[in-house]
Amino acid sequence: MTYAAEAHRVVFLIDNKSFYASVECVARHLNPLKTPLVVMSEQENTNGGLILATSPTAKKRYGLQANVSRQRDLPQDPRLIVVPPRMNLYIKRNLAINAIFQRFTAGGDCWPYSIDESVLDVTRSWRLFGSSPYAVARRIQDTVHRELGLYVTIGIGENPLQAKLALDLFAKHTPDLIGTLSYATFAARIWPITELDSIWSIGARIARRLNRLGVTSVYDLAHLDQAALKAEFGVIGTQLYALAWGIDRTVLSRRHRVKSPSIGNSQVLPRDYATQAEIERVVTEIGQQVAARLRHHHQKAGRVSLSIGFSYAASEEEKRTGFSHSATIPPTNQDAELSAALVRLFRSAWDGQVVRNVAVSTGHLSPDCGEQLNLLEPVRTQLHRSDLNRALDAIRTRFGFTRLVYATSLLQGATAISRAGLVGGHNGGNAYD
DNA sequence: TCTGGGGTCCTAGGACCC
DNA sequence: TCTGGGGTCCTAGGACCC
Repeated sequence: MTYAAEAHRVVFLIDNKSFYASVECVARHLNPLKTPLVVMSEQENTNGGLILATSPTAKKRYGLQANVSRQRDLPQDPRLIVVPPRMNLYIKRNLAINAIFQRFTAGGDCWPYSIDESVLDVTRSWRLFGSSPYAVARRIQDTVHRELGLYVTIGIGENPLQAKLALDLFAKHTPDLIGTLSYATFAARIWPITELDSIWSIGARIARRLNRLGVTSVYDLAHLDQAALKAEFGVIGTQLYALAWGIDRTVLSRRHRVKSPSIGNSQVLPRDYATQAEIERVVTEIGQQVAARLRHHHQKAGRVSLSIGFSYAASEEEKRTGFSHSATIPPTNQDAELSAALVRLFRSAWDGQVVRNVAVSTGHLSPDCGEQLNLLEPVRTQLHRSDLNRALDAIRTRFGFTRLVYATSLLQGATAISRAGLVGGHNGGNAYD
């Protein structure tokens, strides 16, 4: 194996240390590294509280590991600060952080990966800001800390994969919060790793299958017969092989096109739902929510999918945990059309099982430019429907979602009103400081 | 891991076409 | 209709990420 053909770029993968918890500390004029604080979401369906973030001190002082996710696992200690999430504030801070990153990169070289991670390709720009990539990383850390009070962790690599592994495996565990990987150091630092699922893109399932093939370390993976890997995993096998050798030919400025974009919403219900009317009420409400999001993004969906999760009792009885069905539809972003398609899907597959989880997803998206009329309804009816949805959006944008709701949302089992202020299922909080 | 939520990509089998 | 072959699209399910 030779790396002669590989591009040697300078890539940073930057993540915010305990992001939500740190933002909350700063908002309270507390030191994010020295304050024991957790962010806990307490919704009706979180079964007593879901921990979204834990500050480093809270982890250390109370021995909380990353997988502590429930309120019941928290120690009873008044010194531990427990606060509700403010998702809108975190989104705002994320935008501010990325605005800082933009200053250090050329156009198209900064790519937000999630609410608290971004990838920066500084190959073309790092020399403007310091004597070495490491020095530039320090400078970015200082800038973010000075301007926002937050601490960022940085993985440095010669491609995005190396930067990601450097971040996950090294940067998070060093005092300077910076980790580095290169083609030259990759084998020495990565091959000894035996916890395969600690490596990005390898989950518990793939780790187990690799174990069955006799792979106990990344070294083994790198030296497994490529054909065998391909036979076992298909293209994932090829990917795993590249992973084991630290190869990733992604170039950030060449924007990759998402193959199958989708827009959807889901919810775990606050209790078991047994009656058809109640379940369909929620299916309809989520359909309306997704339709509104499609309109907001100026998209129409040509495909809609409904996933239903049974209650645990029903799952055991059925020997399956639920079902998922989809249908191709004439492209739409109208409440009534989307909801009707979802209810049809539901009725075609539901057989009386008690339900706990409802998920709606839409795909085959196309730009919403103009109205495609169908031949089956009067033109006037179709135009009215579209006007109605537009008016609905305008009123809600101006006065808030709950100022105008469908009457069915007032019936038993409906969840739209109680979830109106949520962002990603958690409290949006106040967007203003 | 007895229910958080929003995404993307891959696979396998079946339908259908020429 | 006792076995053609190559290709595309559809669908449900699985896996992974933050």
